[in-house]
Amino acid sequence: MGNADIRSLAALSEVEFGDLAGSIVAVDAHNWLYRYLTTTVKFTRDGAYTTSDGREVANLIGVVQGLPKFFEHDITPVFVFDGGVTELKTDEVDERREQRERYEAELAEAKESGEDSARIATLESRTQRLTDTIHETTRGLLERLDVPIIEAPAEGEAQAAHMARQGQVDYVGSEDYDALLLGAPYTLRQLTSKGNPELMDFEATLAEHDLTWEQLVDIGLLMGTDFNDGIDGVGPKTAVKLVREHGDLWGALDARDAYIDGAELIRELFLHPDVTDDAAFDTDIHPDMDAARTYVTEEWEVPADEVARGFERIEESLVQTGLDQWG
DNA sequence: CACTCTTA
DNA sequence: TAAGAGTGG
Repeated sequence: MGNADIRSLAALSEVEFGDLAGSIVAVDAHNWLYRYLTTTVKFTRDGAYTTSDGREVANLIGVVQGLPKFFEHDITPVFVFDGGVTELKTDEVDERREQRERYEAELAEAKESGEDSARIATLESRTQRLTDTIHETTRGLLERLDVPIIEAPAEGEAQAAHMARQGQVDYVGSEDYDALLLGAPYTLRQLTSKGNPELMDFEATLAEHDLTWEQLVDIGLLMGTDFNDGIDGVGPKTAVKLVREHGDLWGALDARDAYIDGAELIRELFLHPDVTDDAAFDTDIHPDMDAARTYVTEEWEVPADEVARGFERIEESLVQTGLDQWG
């Protein structure tokens, strides 16, 4: 399994933040938040970022701390959220993936804590509730900060890639290698890390291996994606070889006498995902800092000192880069 | 997901 | 050399 295998095929290069000034980046909100919830939250004491009625709001701190990175480098983020309703034809695959994710989360918790099934159930329900609040409050904060939000019909990642393909944005911002299979022309990774961002070039990747987009997706399926397990004994090298020798997924599977459940659907998910052309947004950002502060520290009871510096940086960077003229 | 170690 | 398993973040 493993999507990271795609990394070994991807055309990657290091870029400077300075080179990104003035650009627009479509950020997969779910992906971006996940990063904070697995780092920031995980290393702090339990309940530190929880409201009196038990709602986890660590994401608010994450957003406040993460946004300055964009603004200080004159990058406009556009946050793309997953759609709630999935199309009929993708239901089957989505369900399978969700099932797997649930299973994996459960397994991870169990392994980590060594707890019994009752404890696992508690953790699971908490995780479920967490998700709703996180998305709700992230939207709430971004709205007050006037940061563009796009609601994707289905997968946020796919919508972000589509917007990049349409030229609506300059880059997709994601840690996920799926962006490459989705045909995102340029994907930026490590936007939130200390060092320089990493650029993933779609066309260069195809050219480097002399592949079509379809073939790249087929290689992904052979190695395994979020939606399917790969073929046993097939990694990046073998997958490329198989597709090159046999033309496409079907030829490769035939040669290996292998089968991938739902392969047609998964293929379509990457090549023709459910996206919209009507994703409009305004990059002229006029944040209501007071409203944002009130929302975070009063409405959601986040200790003011946790977000003070972040809000300061947002204010300063917006004034400096001229993104904001105050409204 | 990255890094490292083990195995074929 | 390639793939898979394991672990830490």
